[in-house]
Amino acid sequence: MNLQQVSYANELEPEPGPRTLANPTTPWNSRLRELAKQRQFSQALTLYRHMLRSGCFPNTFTFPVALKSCALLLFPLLGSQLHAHVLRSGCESDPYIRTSLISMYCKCSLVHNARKVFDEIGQWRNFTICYNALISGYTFNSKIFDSLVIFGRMREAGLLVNSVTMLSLVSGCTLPNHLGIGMCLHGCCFKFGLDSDLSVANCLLTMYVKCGEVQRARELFDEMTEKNLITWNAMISGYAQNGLAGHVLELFRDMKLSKIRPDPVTLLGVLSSCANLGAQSIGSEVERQIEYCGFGSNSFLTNALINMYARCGNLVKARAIFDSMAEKSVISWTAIIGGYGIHGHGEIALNLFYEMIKSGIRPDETVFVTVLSACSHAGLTDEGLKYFDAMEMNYGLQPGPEHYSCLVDLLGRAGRLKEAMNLIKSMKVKPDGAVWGALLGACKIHKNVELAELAFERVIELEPSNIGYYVLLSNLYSDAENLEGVLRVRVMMKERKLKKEPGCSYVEYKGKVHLFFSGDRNHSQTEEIYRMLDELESLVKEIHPSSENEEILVGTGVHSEKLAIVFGLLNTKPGIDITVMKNLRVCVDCHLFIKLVSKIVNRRFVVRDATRFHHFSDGVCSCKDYW
DNA sequence: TTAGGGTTAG
Repeated sequence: MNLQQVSYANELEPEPGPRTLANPTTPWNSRLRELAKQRQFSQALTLYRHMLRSGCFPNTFTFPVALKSCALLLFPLLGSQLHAHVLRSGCESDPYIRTSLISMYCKCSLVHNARKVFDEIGQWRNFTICYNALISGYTFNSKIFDSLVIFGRMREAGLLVNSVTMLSLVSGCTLPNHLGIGMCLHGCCFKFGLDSDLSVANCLLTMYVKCGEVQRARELFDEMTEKNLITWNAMISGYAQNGLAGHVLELFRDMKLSKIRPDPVTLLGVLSSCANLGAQSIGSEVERQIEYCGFGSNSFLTNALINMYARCGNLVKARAIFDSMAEKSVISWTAIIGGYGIHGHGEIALNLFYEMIKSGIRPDETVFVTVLSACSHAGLTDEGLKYFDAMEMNYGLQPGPEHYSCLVDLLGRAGRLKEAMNLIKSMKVKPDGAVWGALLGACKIHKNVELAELAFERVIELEPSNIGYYVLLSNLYSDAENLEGVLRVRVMMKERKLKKEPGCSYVEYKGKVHLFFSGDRNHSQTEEIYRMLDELESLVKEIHPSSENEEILVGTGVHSEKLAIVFGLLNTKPGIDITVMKNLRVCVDCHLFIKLVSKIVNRRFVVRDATRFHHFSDGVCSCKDYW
């Protein structure tokens, strides 16, 4: 219970007052409804208090608004008092008030009280709205099975099932293991003829997205003859949350063609995809659209813009937007700290964290993940350990597996494998795939086959289809010239039907994306590119004889990042930075190649891979942790 | 009683 609620509760204690005929209820009720419509719920409750004090008696039109205000402000104590007022007023037999009471108790997580109200309904229980309120309440409290039981009773009683019933049920299927229930409910919607109801169809679409079935969601989306803004948003954010950024941009284009105007929710999904793809030109277009539509003050969008610019390599712009924000939330700080972190500016990231604390913002678990990863990218091992300890000691935050995986990564990269292993053993929470994966990555860097085998065994128990770990171990065996090991991993991959996602690199040039795969010969400048690459490779080999046995599982083709780098060299003037995006991680071989080329041709390269930015110039890379 | 949302390593 919060302080505000205590003050309300105390002030409500002696009410309701004596009923006077001189003070009619209707004008009070109209004002109450108006406030609720404007979502000014605390003001509505204040008005309710004044109403009682002035001797006006609440009626069946008063309680639903007051109860809804308590539900949305999470004031259970006040809600219980209102329940008492309802009983005193003799309105308890009104099914709408019963419904409001059930909903209020459920929103305040007092499901038992809600159930009591429901069970006491007696002669009034044959109302669909009461069943709907309880079903929705169970769903709200993640009790999908209880919802289904009530739904069953409702069917037995022969009550009318309407779209709200289905919305309340379907919205409870939010996890992949709910897919079966979700599909049955889809069948029910069809049976009751409710699947053509737009809100139900939108809810089903969201259910498929949340259960990880994006393809099914898309099929439903395509089948829908009527679509509204919510339909488009559900599909766009569904793709965005599942990392299908390319699909998001495609769908956004279709949406514009269908003349539906985007709202802030749409633009958020689009911006997060621009951030993932490094599509700065589309991101800037969205920024102009935000201004044009008057969404400039939406802090969700501003935070997304900071993230987008930082991830597209434009830290200056990201910082300018951050600095211009009047109110910076912990999320704004996380976005900018993370931005500096992925660019390898660990010290700036830590200074920003310090500034955040100074400005009175309480850090949360997420900001610590970005701080620890910033330390990791910048090779600031001891600082990272310090912040990890501070998390619990100074701020009372329990580290989760995501913090441990950062720390294992940090220690592992510094070669402190034993400490990393001991840290995992000391964990209070169960280590997840990322924790063992970080250890496996560290073993690869420091060529520790024995520990790698242990980490691999654990990690594939937890994430059997994550191809990256198989490649990592296979490459480690290959480094150690353990061909039997390489073969064993290959057989495992074949048995489990795992195929590596093809690596690709791309460059945005003159408004067009130039995409390259490994060994690609489809680009119009292929001849020139390969000729120049040959020349560069001979120059590089003169300075540094590089190893060629990386990524053996991919084959021996020319890596995509090399093609993209050379494309940039051929098409841009000296003095201009060449920016390349890669979907996976840059391999060691290419990392070295680009480093040396930057010295030979005296150019600066910026490469963004799956985890961070690499800034190459004069034979050096900005990241301190690349092996 | 009712569907869509920002920050997170590898």
